[in-house]
Amino acid sequence: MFSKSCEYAIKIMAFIAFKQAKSKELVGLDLISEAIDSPRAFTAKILQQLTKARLLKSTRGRTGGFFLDKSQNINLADIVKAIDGPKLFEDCLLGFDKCQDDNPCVLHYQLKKERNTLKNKLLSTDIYTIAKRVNRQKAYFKE
Amino acid sequence: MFSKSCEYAIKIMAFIAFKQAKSKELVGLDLISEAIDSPRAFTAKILQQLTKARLLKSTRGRTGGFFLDKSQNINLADIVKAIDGPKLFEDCLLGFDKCQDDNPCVLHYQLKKERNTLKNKLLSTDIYTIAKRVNRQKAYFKE
DNA sequence: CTAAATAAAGATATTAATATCCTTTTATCT
DNA sequence: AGATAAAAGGATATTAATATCTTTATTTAG
Ligand code: FES
Ligand code: FES
Repeated sequence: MFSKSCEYAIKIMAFIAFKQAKSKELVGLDLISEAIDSPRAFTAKILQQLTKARLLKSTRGRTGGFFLDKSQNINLADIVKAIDGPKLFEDCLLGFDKCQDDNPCVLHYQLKKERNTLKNKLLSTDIYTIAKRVNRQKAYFKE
Repeated sequence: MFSKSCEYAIKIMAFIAFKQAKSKELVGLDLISEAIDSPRAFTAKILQQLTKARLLKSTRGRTGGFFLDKSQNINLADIVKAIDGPKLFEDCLLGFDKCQDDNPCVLHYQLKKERNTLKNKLLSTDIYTIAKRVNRQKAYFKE
């Protein structure tokens, strides 16, 4: 459903939102990759992508790290689009050039409603909602 | 959502079901790969997988080809499982070892219902239903 | 029986996703 | 100012998915 990168991205955003609900301190790469149990260097790349996509803010330097702009409302669809692109929402399920009501593929009308429901759920779920769920054992720091 | 292989597989099954609704003749690799506009050799591999998974029957030799056992009821979930495995239905969306109600990830309860709806739709849609939709331009033979 | 046509199988090639490594830039601390 | 610690960026490595090529096995037509 989601790429590995996207899975990490969702975990990252959830973890940072979770952390920042408690304190305003910046969250650093090391803490993040340990918390979500992901490879450090690869996680750095995803953090870069999220920052470029303006879903995260960052500051460099000795006390640098990542943080969220609290005034910004971010939902799951934003994250998925930033990392995997819009294909989950827009592309034809069978790989045809365009997904369209006229000239539909054999799955189009079969799954249109289900896809839309999924899309709407992702659009309507913001990161602070999922941050409240941060308690999975073995990841998200046992504290 | 589905792998490229799985996309081809669904097209293959839809096309064969469509063809066999009209005539009982076997359907060959060449006809299939032209019809669904897929690379011939790769399509052959997927046909092999589908045959091994018992979703298709085949006969070799000069008049050989592929065909469906009409007494067998095949749905979309069968095809997806045969090619992509059960991960879409069973795996944790964030890549954790197991998807379980206790020890859920941050997406588990958010998307559980939507995943189930999708799964049930795939389970309840059989290939003859989608075969009726075979008319996408540029693929599935303009005839 | 032989040639032809087909699916099956195995080996290899290419491409994209995942992951690591090394260097550069930026900010802070002493 | 210089050392340190952090993110950013670029280059490379590894792995998995996609795709092709070649050979083998099977069946039928002639
Ligand atoms: S045309 Fe294939 S999903 Fe819409
Ligand atoms: S535990 Fe992650 S989807 Fe169920």
